[in-house]
Amino acid sequence: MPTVVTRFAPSPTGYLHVGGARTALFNWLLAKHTGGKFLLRIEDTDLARSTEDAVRQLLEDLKWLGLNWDNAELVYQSKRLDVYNRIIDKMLGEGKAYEAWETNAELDVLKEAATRAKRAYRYVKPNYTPEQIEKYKDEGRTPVIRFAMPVKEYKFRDVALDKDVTISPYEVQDFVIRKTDGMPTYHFGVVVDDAEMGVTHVLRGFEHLLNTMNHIALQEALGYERPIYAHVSTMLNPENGEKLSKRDRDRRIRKRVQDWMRNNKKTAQDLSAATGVTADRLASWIATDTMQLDLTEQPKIMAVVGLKETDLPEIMIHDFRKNGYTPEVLLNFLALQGWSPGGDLEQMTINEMIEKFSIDRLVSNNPKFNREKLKSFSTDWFGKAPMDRQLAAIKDWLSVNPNSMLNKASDAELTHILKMNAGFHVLSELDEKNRFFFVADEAIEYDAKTVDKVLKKDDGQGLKVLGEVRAHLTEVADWTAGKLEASLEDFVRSSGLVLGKVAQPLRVAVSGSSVSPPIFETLAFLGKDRTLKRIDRCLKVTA
RNA sequence: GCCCCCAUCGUCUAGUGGCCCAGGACUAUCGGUUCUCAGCCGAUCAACAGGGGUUCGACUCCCCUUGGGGGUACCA
Repeated sequence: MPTVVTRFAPSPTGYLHVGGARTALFNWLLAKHTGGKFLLRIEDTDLARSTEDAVRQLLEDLKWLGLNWDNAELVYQSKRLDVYNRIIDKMLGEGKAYEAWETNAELDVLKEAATRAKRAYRYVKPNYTPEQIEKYKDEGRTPVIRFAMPVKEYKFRDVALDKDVTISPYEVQDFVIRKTDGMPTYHFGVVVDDAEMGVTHVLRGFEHLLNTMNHIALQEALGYERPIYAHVSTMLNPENGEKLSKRDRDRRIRKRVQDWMRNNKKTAQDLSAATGVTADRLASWIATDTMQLDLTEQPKIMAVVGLKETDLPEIMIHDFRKNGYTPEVLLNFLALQGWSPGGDLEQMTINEMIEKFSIDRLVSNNPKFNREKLKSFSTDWFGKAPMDRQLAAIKDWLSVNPNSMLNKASDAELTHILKMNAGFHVLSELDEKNRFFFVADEAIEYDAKTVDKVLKKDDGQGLKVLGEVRAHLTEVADWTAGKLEASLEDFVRSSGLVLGKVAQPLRVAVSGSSVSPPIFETLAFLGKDRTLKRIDRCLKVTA
């Protein structure tokens, strides 16, 4: 049996999308499972959208996921124009392709006419007279090259769907293979490059199902072998049942903005004043579902309406990384979106996934992306992962979250944080819950509601306890979690209180809020001096 | 409009004609553990879209209806 060769062929438009990552994963798993090769090719034929920066971001995400590719030299389609042109010239000579002179505007008119007549539009090759062609040239037109696609029924076996897919001759049309800017179209580049790279299996998104007809027609015309095709399901947004899209993040913000305006009787002008984004731009953004703000505008608006980064749905792999997921968790979860190993097995290591993967267990249903379950996988994973792996994970997280207070922590402190917060879901949660350790003692902000509830209620019962326990704590010589626990239990016994009545005032005093890691560990981590300092300041500030 | 694909608990899925009055996971609900938030432990709720066939027997095979998704570019 020949070696399996798969590939991932994204077009570089920025950070990697989850959908793309899943496609890459399936191709990678198939290659690993069979001992084959997984190749990476950059489809940068859309000059308007492809940038070097986008390629950089794409590779960064792929590397972060650990989906390493086997071709030492990356294949860029934009660098292979001579290859494509040689083949196109030959096709032209053999009458398998031809020049077409219509402008986009002219084609649009034809399409509209077809729509009005309730017919499907289909390109028909015009019979240009020599005079017409002369005229077009004089106008400065450049022709596209179209493939003269033989009119017949096309059929291929889809191994994911496990059925034959066909199109009738009626749907065949001469599609463009070279654009006026001289670049090949997607269809042409894919077919030529897959053949030249020896790709044996094409696993790609379902939206390519009909494209495959064009591709097999081209393969026949060019004498290429046909690879095995598998089209995988589309991951859906659980909120609207549509394809997961970058726009979903804007939608979440937009909804919040609308609520904010309604509840606070605010207008786009108010928001403009608060953010510096022009009112016109905001107004049209609020009114249109499809419009997207740019990455500098988003945070400003989110700050005003009270949204955090972690409130937005993650769409790009980079979003998941920034919110504190690990590649292991993400890959495991992604594999289950459109594939199942069978039986009750869900949580797997990468190696288990490689071992179990097979095309015929691909699921054809379109899954709705369930972030709750992903989060639960993450919790479980951190509960089992070795500490050195967790430490590496949090350091990676900090590298993409330079503003986090936890950047001040040493490796030993990070390890300590990881341990005393056992049971956390994702790394970003650690930042929220532990940042107070790294804030200056005199900068702790006390949440008013919490102070009322824990310290001032019942005639300042909490404050009274805080004063007493402070005195008790000065006596503790060996400031460790164990000794603190013993000492505080001692205090609880002698004062006739329950631990909660002591722990909560302490917690508020040192953290400013009613949430922190376990109290003994928290105090131990903080150290005696800083603990007492914070208690004193709390007594003073809140009294 | 036309073409294609899909259809089991709210969600992801197991199930390849009798093993299924349908199993697991997430969520939800209830209880337990606990110094907070989590977590953890135990229990409970919850599905074969509808209608026709085929068969001794259909969640499983076929057809129709309905519902959902996708495609219909000089974007990939």
